[in-house]
Amino acid sequence: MPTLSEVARHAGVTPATVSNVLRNRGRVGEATRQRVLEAVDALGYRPHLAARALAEGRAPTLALMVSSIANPFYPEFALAVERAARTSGHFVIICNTNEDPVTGRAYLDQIAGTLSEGVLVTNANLELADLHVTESRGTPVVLCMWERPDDPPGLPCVAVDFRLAGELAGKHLLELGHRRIGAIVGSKASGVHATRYEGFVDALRAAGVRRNRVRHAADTIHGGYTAARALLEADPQLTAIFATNDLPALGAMHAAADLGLAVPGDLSVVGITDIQLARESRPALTTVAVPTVEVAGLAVSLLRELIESSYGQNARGKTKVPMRVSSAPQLVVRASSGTPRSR
Amino acid sequence: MPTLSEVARHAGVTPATVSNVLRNRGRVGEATRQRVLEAVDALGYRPHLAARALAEGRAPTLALMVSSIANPFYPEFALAVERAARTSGHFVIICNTNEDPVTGRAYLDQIAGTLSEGVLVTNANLELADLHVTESRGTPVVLCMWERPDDPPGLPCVAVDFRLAGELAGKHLLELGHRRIGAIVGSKASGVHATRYEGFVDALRAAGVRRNRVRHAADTIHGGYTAARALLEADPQLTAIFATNDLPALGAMHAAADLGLAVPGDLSVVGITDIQLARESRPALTTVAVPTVEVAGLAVSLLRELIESSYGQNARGKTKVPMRVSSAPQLVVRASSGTPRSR
DNA sequence: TTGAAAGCGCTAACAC
DNA sequence: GTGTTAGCGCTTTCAA
Repeated sequence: MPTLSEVARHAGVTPATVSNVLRNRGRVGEATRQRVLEAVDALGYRPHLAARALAEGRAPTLALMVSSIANPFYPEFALAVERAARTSGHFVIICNTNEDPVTGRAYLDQIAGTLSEGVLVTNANLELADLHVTESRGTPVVLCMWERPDDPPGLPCVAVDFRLAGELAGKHLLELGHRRIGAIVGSKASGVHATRYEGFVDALRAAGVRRNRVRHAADTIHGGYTAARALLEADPQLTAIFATNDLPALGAMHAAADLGLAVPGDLSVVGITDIQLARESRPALTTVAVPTVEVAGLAVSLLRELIESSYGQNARGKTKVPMRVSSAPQLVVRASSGTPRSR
Repeated sequence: MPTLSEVARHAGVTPATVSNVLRNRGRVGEATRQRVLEAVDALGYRPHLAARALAEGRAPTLALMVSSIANPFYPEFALAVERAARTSGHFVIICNTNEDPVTGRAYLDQIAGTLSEGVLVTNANLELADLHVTESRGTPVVLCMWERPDDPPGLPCVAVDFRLAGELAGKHLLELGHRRIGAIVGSKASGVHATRYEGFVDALRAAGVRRNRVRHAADTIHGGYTAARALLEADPQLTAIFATNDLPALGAMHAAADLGLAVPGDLSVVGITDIQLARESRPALTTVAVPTVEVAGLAVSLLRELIESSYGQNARGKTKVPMRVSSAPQLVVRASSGTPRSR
């Protein structure tokens, strides 16, 4: 691979000039500019990103921490993040923690600040403490899907009103006339879905519905399947199931199928997120859509701001911890929910 | 972030010694070794990956080119690649080409050789010519899912016998008694699925079945859905549909559902790959499994070898272009295929 | 066993 | 406008 100096020699100028041409810095004569450009593609020169990073004191990538890329939500989100990141010339390194805090920390330790100049975190089972460490070492961190706009995490974040999401799901079911509704709450361990469930319960309570069955489940189709069967076994009179995420909701539909229950005839199902699969399931899933692309955009631009200001003189400005709030989740009614019929 | 020299100063030695300790190179006295190690974690030192890359003349990442991370096969594959890559200390940068050769080339130009020391390519709609260019510039490239073990692409690759996969699918359907079988062939543009279809046709031919309907489709659920409807409309007597990939197969099942056809009672459906969703659909999809994890492992280790030897003195050894062949695809019978019943 | 010195490819002051 | 000079943080001969 040709280097800057080789290009310079070829063009009969110094490396500095080539650098200036390539990044439109400093004044360069039109003639030399041409000569340099010719040399560049005569030699097929491409800048060495690692060298540039070292010289600039910054890195060309952003790290995206995800708990499991096998969960289809994350690829969707990652795609949106990548698109946003490319607009500022950043590459994205996707770091799979596999729900393991140790792996997560290892990634942070190795990448943050040396390969990546910023870190985006989804529900990656990372300890907030670890994130604070990276941040205190100078690498900005943004939490991407904070669930409670009203309860900041102490780190920069993009929040989504997930309580509202749960509430909308609950209201929808109530309006259809459901009263015996089961709930599947995901991600028990980290407790991230608690807020969604709260919103749901609030809706029921407001409608005077007091009792409802709950089951925790892994955030997978299978988890939802198992939970739904348990729910339906405990109370065969259930006419609807609400899940705090789409994957378990999809699992609930499978459970219904296996039990010979028609959806939505015998059982309505509602999820949260609106992943691609929700549109593609049969019947298509009614869900509360989260503005994924918007969140990705907000997260990247917030991270970018933090990065820029971290290089600025006011790096120790230590103002308030910023938070962006996405637009509100929205109910998307599809075919999996309907009026209850007695069985 | 503390640097090597700061650690050195702190430990009362020179940078060279610290480096030696950290990488177990050269002889270092046990006493100093201890002192260095203490200094390292007293200061929370972490090596600067970009600096190291520059000094070593190699990069810490591998690039994985994929056409669309939204297609659930790729995250699964990426996960396996990432796991394999971590064993050699590599990070993985996932490069989404979005089926666009220009984007693909842009990624290659920027990353290959400067951020990544090797490139893994799945069906990313990249021109082979572009790949040859990167390779000729010194960055090893491995094609990950070559479809024809008997017809090498001229680049290092991991091949899977996809002709056999198609054949197995065809045979399975024939053995169940199907004779009127429709086929959905994906990725028309790149023609990558032609081999799979050939295998399928060979199976039919061997059984004396001459005619069969075909439809091309995008490699998505929706693509399969549309194609299946067209197929079924053209020939309502079809008792089975074979798709060259799981996603379109899933789409075919949806089409059946919408047309009021029971799967597998009225229509059997078979795919190829065995992605996670194949197990999770209702009914679960019969498919020919491709050894994804194995392929990822083979690809990464082949790439690693190429990288090592590219740094060796025999870099211009120019022996034969290596190819690895994965173990054979295997039929996985699930619930979407069964004996045809007349309608 | 440890230190000194050069250099990886690039950028950024500053001088000419 | 263009060249000179350091130097980013690390590795790696080669001396001591």
